[in-house]
Amino acid sequence: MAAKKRPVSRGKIHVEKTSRPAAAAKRSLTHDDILQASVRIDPDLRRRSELLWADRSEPTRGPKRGWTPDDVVQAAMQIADDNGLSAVTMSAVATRLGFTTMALYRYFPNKETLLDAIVDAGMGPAPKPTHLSGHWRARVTEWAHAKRSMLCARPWLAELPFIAAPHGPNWLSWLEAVLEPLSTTGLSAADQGQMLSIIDGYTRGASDTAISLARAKARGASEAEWAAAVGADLGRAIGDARFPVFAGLLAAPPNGASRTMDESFEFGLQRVLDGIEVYVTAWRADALT
Amino acid sequence: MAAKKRPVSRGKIHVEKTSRPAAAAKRSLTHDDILQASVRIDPDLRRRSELLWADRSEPTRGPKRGWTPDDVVQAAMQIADDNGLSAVTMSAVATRLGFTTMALYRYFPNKETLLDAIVDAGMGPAPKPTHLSGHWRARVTEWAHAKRSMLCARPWLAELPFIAAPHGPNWLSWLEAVLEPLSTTGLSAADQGQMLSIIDGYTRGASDTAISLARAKARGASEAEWAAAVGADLGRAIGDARFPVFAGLLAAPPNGASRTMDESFEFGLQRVLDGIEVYVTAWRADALT
DNA sequence: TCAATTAGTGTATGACGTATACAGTACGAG
DNA sequence: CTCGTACTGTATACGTCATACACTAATTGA
Repeated sequence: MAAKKRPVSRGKIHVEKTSRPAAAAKRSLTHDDILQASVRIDPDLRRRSELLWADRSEPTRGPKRGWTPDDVVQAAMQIADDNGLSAVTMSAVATRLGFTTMALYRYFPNKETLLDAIVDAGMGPAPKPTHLSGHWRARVTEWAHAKRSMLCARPWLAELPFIAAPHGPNWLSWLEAVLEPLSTTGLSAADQGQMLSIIDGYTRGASDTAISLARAKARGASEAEWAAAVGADLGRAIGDARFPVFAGLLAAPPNGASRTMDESFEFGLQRVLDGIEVYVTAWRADALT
Repeated sequence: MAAKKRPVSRGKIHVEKTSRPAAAAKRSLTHDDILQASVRIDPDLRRRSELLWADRSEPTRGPKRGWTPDDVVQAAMQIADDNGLSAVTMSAVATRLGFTTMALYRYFPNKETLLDAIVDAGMGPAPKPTHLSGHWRARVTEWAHAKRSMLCARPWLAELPFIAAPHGPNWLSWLEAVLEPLSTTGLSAADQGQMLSIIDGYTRGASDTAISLARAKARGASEAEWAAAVGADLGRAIGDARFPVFAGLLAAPPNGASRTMDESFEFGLQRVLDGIEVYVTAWRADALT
């Protein structure tokens, strides 16, 4: 079938409108189908990805724009930083820019697209490593801490479903930044991907506590207050017969110096890297024989 | 100060109304303050926790209720299962029960509380281990796979910010279930907590891909369609000078048998457990001397 | 110059969460 | 037995929000 190409003017944000399909067709698909029917297939992934990477260069005709798409993103991010993600409404963003709400739709076709953009912008590009040629392990450690700091600096990022977000350039830059040291391990491409997934999985998963604290702080709570709230929450296990082991853990006296939250993260990270190193060593030994 | 105790009738869902404080008071807090002023401190944590664990026993007076709170939760969960989290509106839940929207507010004081309840209910209790007395490592492995399956079975769980959710009984039961084998390692209480955080962090973090697939499938997409969408998304790195290493990875031919998604998770999990085992072994050796 | 194209505005709409007032119901104290 | 009280579900209304549509003004290529 000849795909009818509609001319799309430069800089125009091209939005296909479709009703959300309850279930995709079950017939077998050709490659062409997949490429053409992108919207039908997964509105929450491919379409948003298109929009995130869309060409946002200025059109030539018509009045000059008052702002750039980036201005809009910055304004939205500042609102999120100041008052949390729930404060990011189209009208709040518009007001901050001195705009009518509807003017925003000349920059982003809908709110979801704007949120996707601020997710990527909020992550920022991965920082350049301080030492470019060290041991992979040291560089990965540095990366993991940087990523954690980034997540804590913008706790509202965690309020969005990360899984569902399309991957923007900044996202990719973070991937690139871990893969760079990992590529020096000599592992196969597949195994490098594995290690990436382990490290990133641990980093994001184990940052939750710190993010939760960061969110509480962003609303003005102190660390002590947050700890009290979480402690009381988890403390319900104490005296509950269903959770004997956990209750025992909570009741156990801290022997020796207890770790700070950062130290805990670092400790866990090193255990994870230990495991990876075991594999890398074995792999290299295997490659020699 | 004598805290004025207002009598709260049995079974009544007790809701303190407060305007959201922009910033908590900075003065030093007494323990009493923390306990009394729970709402002011962290509306998103302590208050929701209270409500999640609230006594929902039936009152004695008045007309019989048409449903139990659990019925409401089940209805909401079914809507989420069928049409995703966004389909869970108060009116949709009410309609499903043959109700007026406002009747729901006799069961849950607001939507957030209902969502907290379905998060805990959706997790379900941790499954009983098949072998109660095996090696900790085998049992932890079983647990991690079970948790991953649970997350994939209800992909909408990942659409909610997990960090912000209060910990309900089911949540605690999952904690308990990993801690049980971990407690046989002989590690200190603090280290057991560390290992828990590592394993749970990896499990949740590394399940994202599978969850993303599960979500796509829940909307009727096939695995091939999903892979095409994600592939196209990540594929933007190819040819982009900013991501040479990642592009190289994508371009690398798969040497040997590539792993399935499940195998990848298992592989990573074993690397993580390798790392933990290194530490456990060292610790035990240290304890002997 | 003028027609095409685009920017921002004003207004409207429908979905949604939820406040409030009300009417019917059943327990339990007298 | 009965009546007040504590509860149930309902009807209605409001405010917020995302977004559609129609309009005017600005800019520029033909």
